[in-house]
Amino acid sequence: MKTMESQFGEKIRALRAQQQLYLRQVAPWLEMDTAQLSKIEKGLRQLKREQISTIANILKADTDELLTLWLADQIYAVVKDEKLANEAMQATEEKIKHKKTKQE
Amino acid sequence: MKTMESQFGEKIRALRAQQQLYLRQVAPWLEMDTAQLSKIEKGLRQLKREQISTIANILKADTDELLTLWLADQIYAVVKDEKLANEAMQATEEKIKHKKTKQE
DNA sequence: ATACATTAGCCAATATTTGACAAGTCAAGA
DNA sequence: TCTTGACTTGTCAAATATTGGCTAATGTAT
Repeated sequence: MKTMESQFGEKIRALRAQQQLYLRQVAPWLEMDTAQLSKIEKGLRQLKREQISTIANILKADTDELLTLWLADQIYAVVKDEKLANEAMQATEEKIKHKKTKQE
Repeated sequence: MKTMESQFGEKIRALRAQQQLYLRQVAPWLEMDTAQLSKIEKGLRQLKREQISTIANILKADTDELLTLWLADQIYAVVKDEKLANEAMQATEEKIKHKKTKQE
């Protein structure tokens, strides 16, 4: 099976180990089974965006930190294998900057 | 209709104007109708990744430049409305850097 | 061998995106 | 005003992609 790396997945696995919890102790709170959570930790599935704060609470972690990693995974899915990844991110940053400027 | 901005779309529209071509003169090369191409230019649809070099040729533009904008649109779709957008891109850049390092 | 944590594989269910078409707006010109 | 042509919008079925739930498998410790 192709195992794609996931910063988010690695982090929640580490946090879960830190809290000494088993998959079966965490999965129910997210309304899924252990197989699914296992896949999320391995980056084979994505946690739903709105479940991030839930898992942050369970694992006593910072929601923003987890959200950042989750977003990074989504971006990575787009740009991995792209030689122009950095240029594209640069262009995106510019766009965000302009958006913010317009809002003011 | 919600009109989402698209750097790629705006660019190809500008290029098409520059070449003085109508939608109906471009769309067939991409095997689509004018309605679809119109939506792509307005960011309501995404051109397929593998069609980028085709349209670059039609519009006598640089494939890499268009690909960069296309990727930027994909990234933007992920991070728009996210207050942690910049942090996430930062994290992604780090990850890419590590990947490259490992390859060497 | 048993127990338990985790993982892999499968496939139906769900969600998202696309393709194709019809109808619409708008502007220029007869 | 009527027509034509460029472009746009809306709709909806079809195609794709993703997820959820289940079962069986793997690995490890007792």
